[in-house]
Amino acid sequence: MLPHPLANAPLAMSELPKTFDPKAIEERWYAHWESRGLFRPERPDARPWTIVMPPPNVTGSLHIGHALDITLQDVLTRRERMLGKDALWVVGTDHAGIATQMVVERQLNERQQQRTDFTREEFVDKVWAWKGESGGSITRQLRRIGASCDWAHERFTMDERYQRAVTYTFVEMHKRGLIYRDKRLVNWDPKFQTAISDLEVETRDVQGRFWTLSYPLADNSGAIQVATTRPETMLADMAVAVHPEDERYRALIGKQIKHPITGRLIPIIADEHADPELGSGAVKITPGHDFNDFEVGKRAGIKPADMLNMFDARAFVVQTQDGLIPPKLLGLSREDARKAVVAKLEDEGALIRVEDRVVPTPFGDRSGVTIEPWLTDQWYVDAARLALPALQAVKKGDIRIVPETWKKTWYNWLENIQPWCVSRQLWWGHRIPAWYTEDGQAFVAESEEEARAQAGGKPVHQDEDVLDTWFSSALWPFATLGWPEETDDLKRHYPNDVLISGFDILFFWDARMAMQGIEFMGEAPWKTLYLHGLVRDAQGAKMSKSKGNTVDPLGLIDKYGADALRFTLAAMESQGRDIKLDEKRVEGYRNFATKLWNAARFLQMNGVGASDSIAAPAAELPVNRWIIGEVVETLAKLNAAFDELRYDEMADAIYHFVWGTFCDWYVELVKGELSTSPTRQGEGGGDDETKRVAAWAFDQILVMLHPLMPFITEELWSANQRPYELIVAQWPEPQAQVDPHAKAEMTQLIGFIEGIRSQRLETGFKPIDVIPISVTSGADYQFSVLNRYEAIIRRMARVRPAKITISNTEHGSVWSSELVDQYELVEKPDRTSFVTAQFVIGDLIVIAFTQGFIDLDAERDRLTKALAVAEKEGDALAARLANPNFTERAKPEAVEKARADHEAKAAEAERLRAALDRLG
RNA sequence: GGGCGCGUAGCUCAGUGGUAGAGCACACCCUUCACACGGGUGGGGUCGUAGGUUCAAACCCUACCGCGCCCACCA
Repeated sequence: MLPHPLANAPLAMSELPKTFDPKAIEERWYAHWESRGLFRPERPDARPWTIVMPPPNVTGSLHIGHALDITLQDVLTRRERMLGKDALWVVGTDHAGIATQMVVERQLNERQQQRTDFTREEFVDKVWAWKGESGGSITRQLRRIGASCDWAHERFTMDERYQRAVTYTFVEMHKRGLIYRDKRLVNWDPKFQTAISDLEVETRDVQGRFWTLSYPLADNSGAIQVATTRPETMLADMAVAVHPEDERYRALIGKQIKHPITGRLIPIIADEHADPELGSGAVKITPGHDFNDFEVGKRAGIKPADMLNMFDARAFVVQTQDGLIPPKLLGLSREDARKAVVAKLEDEGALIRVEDRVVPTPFGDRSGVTIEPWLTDQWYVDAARLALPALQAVKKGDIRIVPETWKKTWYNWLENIQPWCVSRQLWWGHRIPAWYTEDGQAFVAESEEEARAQAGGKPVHQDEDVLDTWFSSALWPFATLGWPEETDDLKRHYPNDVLISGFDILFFWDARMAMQGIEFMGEAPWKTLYLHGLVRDAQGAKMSKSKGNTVDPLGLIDKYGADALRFTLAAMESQGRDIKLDEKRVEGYRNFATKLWNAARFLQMNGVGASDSIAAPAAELPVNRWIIGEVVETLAKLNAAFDELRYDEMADAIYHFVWGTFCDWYVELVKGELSTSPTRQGEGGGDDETKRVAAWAFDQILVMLHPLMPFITEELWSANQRPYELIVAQWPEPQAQVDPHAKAEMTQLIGFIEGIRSQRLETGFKPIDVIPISVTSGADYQFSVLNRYEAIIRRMARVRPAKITISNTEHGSVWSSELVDQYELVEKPDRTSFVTAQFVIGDLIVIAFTQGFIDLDAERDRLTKALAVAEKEGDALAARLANPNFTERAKPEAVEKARADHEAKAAEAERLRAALDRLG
């Protein structure tokens, strides 16, 4: 479908400034696109295409990782839009529970205030106020890199409508038995004083110690040694475990220990958790403060409600239920308690040994403090039940994961998934829709009225907790489309086509989206899941604020332009690898943008305007037929790269076409055609055709490059009168093919020019001189190519045809040159008096006339080296062809190619030998 | 302990069965009328090591060495 024309678009043809200034155009074009609704033009009949942006933290700011993520998404979105689809890119922000609450609390702290100085409502109001103040900065920054998302339908995970979806989800999952309340150990963050999920815990190795303690038997018949890395938790010990098979302790099972500090009587129990190989083989059991011990305790028949707890929410020591902790230890921090306990044990002679040991220690990923296993009531999602369909979706191919290596990780995590703790003891977030009666009975409902009704009219109060942020963002692919209502958008745009995210949120977000999406929508949220790596600094180190090695994408945009940054990120995005960002690359692609800019200027100066057709224009001249074919090939590469989500190949294809083919060769080759000299004009047709083709080819470049470099391409597009903006132009469909004859002709011409350039430089000719040459071998068609492009060859290779003339002197015959208009086959000169340079270029032997400065030895040397190379390659091929195993077993194409290559090499060697021969 | 990945030109990385590539950097030359953020030319790699499979291996297999990441309760 054709894009809609814009009657009042300010797109008059204008002369391009001499230098390209990204700053001058980026803001202007973004505002233009956005204000005219071009990010999502009305296309009711078009095929839908959908992607959702991972919602950034509403109070966050754009970092280089976002820049990568956004670029990759925008590249796809822009192309799909150009393909005529109803391309929807959902944008919005995340309330980001802990992160946002942290920011606001920190601000309060700066003013000597605390969250708890306020009521919950007051505090939440403050967060909303902060969101209002700073929430726009991330979205402004998204605009700076050119994200063409649908701002008209921007979402926020705490929007009223979104909140309803979250509440509905929770209630519905509870009904389906997918959510339940349970008392068990959670990962407790003593800094934020909230539970967190397994995923939010980072285990790091810490240099710690290993204490061996002596626990006396209650009957004074001896003692048993236990070892621990956390001596302070002994205050809540409830047992000592030994392995049931361990002969050393078999007799002790069932006996009692008199705990050295609390005097608590605890049993020696048998449990396979105790590893006879480790330490003494006996281990102290603290069910309330250790995940293993919790399980051991349960196996020993201790109910979670009866497990001793010795910490408060800040992880300071409090009295256990049995009141046996000595008062002196109460109120101590974990660290102080450890010191006090160890000192006390030492005093009592109960400390046997202390060793250094590396201890894997859990830390909160945001708070950075040590996580404390703590016994609390929390809400859990039965993730295992949700995981199975998500696992299947990938196995069956409903979801295609790119790159594929992540499939295993996906399976592995989902197969071993643990219950997901979704309640958080925070104020900022989606309040859990559960109400309690006075006796603690819970009622889950969408409103207080409903809950009260369920409770038989008894007074109820709502759960104080909020939900894990990821619980709500898991609904993003459908809740943003109006779900749970059956909206048109939902019907059209779910499932989404593709999701692009960093692999760092594969479990946090992607997997949970898949689980929730399948549970509530009946099918996976996206057809393709593309995972990209992290952006690292030029040394490969992870970027972090504390290291100070972060690269500010906005700074790079200021310096080099958004297009250059986008192109860099795309070019460096090869599947499955992290990106080491080097500013030099950005600079290089800024140069590329400038190159394009100047090509446009050149065309403009030569009267090449806009093309009026999407299909390639009819062309007679081989150079034009050739460039059309090159566009066709580039487009094919580009389309293939898009299909395979190979961003590096997209960038590579367009970069080399623009610079290496279009600018370096096509523009140079047609300079003569485009010039307005009367002789050329007189030949009729050529000028107009070349202008048409040049205009068309350049337009194709602008279209093909637009997804990667939207700003400069739109600006250059608008340099000519256009019926619509480039952003809504049609993706190329040249309706043309590669012309093999034109391609062969241009390949020959280019090869000849390169051959001359290279060898004349090696031989020592001055770059400026136009050298007379004669050609002494070659086929007729090659001469016709040389003659057809004589003017071009003269301009680009700085040689011109000459004829050998022979004059006899008393010292023998001497060769000299006489300028002629046409190349023609000349007789091979006699060796005796040959003093000119010889260039062997493929089939051709070219004699370059000099004023006698040729250093014969150097020339002999040069040709000998070239001969050695040709012979070596020829011999290698000959050896292979002589091997019957190769000719019989290899693929016929391979044999054929080897044969042809061998012939060419042998012929080249032959010519070099002849040339050498003439040097004597 | 399990899983994944990486080791190719000075640097950053493509290539994944048929004679080693790109960008940057480097060297030399060029004030050629689009562009010095440019043009031209060139040097540079026994593709981590050792075996194996194959007519043929940087590419497939095995082991090893080095590096990185993820998951996992070893007190």
